[in-house]
Amino acid sequence: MEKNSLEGTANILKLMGDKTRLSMLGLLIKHDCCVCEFVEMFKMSQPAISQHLRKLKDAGLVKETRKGQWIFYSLNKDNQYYPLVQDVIKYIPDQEQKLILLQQQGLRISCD
Amino acid sequence: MEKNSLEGTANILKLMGDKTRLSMLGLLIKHDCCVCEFVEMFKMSQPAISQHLRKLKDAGLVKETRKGQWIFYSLNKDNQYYPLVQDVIKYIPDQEQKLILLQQQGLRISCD
DNA sequence: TCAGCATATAAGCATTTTATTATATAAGTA
DNA sequence: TACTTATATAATAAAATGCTTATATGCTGA
Repeated sequence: MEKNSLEGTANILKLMGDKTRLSMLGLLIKHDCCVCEFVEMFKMSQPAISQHLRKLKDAGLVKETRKGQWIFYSLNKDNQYYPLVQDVIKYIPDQEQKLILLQQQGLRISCD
Repeated sequence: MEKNSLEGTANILKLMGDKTRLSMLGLLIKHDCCVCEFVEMFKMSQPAISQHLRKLKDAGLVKETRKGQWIFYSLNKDNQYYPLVQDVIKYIPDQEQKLILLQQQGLRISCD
């Protein structure tokens, strides 16, 4: 088991200790998502979503990739805390339902 | 894998997302501890320690047992989030060193 | 019963967190 | 070029957090 520092781990747990961010991670472990999809799924303002993503990015948990006018977020599997994140996500309900719902509404952004 | 609710899990993660409480859990997974031991180990005021323990107790993560004038805290293994806690603690450094140090100072409370 | 130790609780305060609104930037398109 | 859409950032306000100090409670032992 790869050990991380106590303080570093606490910071990651605090980040994950918010239901919006935790759900985001649960989604991203399945599929990349863009900001507007999160806005739709969480029924939350665009700046609020943007700020949650910023925190995840500052911690190195996620990466962003621009695709045209959209910016897609994905999990950063190279982060030292990725195994912890993976492990924790096993304990939450599958978040994919949110994406399926989005698709049914025709609001899923496909990046082709 | 036993799934817990998203919100419940987020709350537990937020609780663990503080380095004092995370370390407490890392200690308690090894040994029961009383309040004055935590005060000594964390070099923190007694009320501050008491308040952290209260949060852990309110969440059902720990239990208390009075032994004479001392109150000993222990992990509540019956809590639905205990498996998550166990799993997360695998990622932090062993906290037992703090207890060994305490013992060397002759400040360990033995409950006989 | 009183004094002392261990612990909890309450109140106050500073800091942090998370949302909102307003505005800026960047890409796509007519 | 100008307009629209997607996103980020800044400023701010409200709420939550975590400490401090002061005080209360509950054992223990003289």
